[in-house]
Amino acid sequence: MSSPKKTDRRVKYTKQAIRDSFLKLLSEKPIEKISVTEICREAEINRGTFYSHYTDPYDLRESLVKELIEAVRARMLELGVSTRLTAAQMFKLLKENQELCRIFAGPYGDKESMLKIIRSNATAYMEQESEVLCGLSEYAQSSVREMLIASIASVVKCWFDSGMQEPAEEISRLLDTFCAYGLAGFAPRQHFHADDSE
Amino acid sequence: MSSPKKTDRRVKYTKQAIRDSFLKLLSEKPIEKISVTEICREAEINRGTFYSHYTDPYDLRESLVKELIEAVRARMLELGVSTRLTAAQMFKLLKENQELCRIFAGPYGDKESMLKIIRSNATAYMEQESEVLCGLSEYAQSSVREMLIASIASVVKCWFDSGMQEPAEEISRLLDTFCAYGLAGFAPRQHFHADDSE
DNA sequence: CAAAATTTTCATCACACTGTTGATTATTTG
DNA sequence: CAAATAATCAACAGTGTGATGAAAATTTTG
Repeated sequence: MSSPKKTDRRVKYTKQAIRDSFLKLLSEKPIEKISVTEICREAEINRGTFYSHYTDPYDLRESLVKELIEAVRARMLELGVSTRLTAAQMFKLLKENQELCRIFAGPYGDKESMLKIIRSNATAYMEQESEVLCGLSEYAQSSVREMLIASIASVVKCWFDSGMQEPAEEISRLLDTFCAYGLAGFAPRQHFHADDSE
Repeated sequence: MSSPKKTDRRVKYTKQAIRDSFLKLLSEKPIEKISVTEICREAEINRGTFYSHYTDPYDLRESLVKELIEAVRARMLELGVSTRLTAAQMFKLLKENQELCRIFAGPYGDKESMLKIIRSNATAYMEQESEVLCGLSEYAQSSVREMLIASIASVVKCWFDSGMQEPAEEISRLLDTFCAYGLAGFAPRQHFHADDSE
């Protein structure tokens, strides 16, 4: 949709160079310390060329996030998970894009981007929940939905931070349990009573 | 602790001017578009003065976040909620600092700062949960803890976004229910079965 | 296949922002 | 009130920014 004809070879090369340079810098320091000049020095292109593609480093990052979202969505369609996406499936899709994910989830990535990526794919994951929530007020519904999304993003961030050692199934079980049953889901076997009084 | 003797009147005035100017700008645009020059023009002080207090706008924001954390913590001690903090109490404390919170939770605030604020006070809130989690692996424990914190931050953000209309008790019930029982906590009365198969 | 048309890349320029330094002015203390 | 201390400011050199029009590469067309 955005660019069905990326004919020009130069553009492809230039964009790749910018991308590589930017990701290298972004793994070293926060985006606010990265100047356009720096990106271009590293990429060995003229600064003007950068500006003909992006307005600033933030715009560039935005575009990479979109790219990642697109990539994940495309894979989803490929795999035919159109209706219901399991957490495990989602994690595997993200893992396929480690390079970008690691940076966006890392110390110099931002949670906002991470959330955008999660949110874009969380819809499918959360479809099942709507029936549970339909009894609540509009406000409560969106609050709960946001808590779910935040929980997903949080688990994913932990996962990336730890180098994605743990198997996707393990992590997705944690997430599913928490989302479905909260802390009670982790209680050994004892029954929790809903007593709120101190 | 940080400054028990803020004797000089000028400093107080200058810092207030910087703070006001910055917050005004931050409610209009993201921090990455805010220059030191701009802050000083608005605050009618010399740029050098800014640099004698902060290194850059990010440092300034950091300092405001710390200030907010301190304020909330101080109020906590005042109220004597040293051991267990209810969600409702926490929300009320945040509401007491609307001015800052609204900006940090708003469109140009960042989730990271919000999380820092929540995290700093979530310890007390979460003390109760540690017994539930102690059976899990280190990794699972921290994952779940992060999900809890993310949920709290998420609810708070929703709350601020909607202008803090809803009473703190309402919101805290949502949060408590979700954290304790997950989505199952919102199911009308029907029993959810832990069937994971599609 | 070559010349025109199109698109991308680059050198240069004027201007804004940065961070520092040392002089100037205000505040506190004895 | 005067000396000591601390904060504020004016000015400077260096760097990054964003725009413009020329040069170069690619694609299109006859």
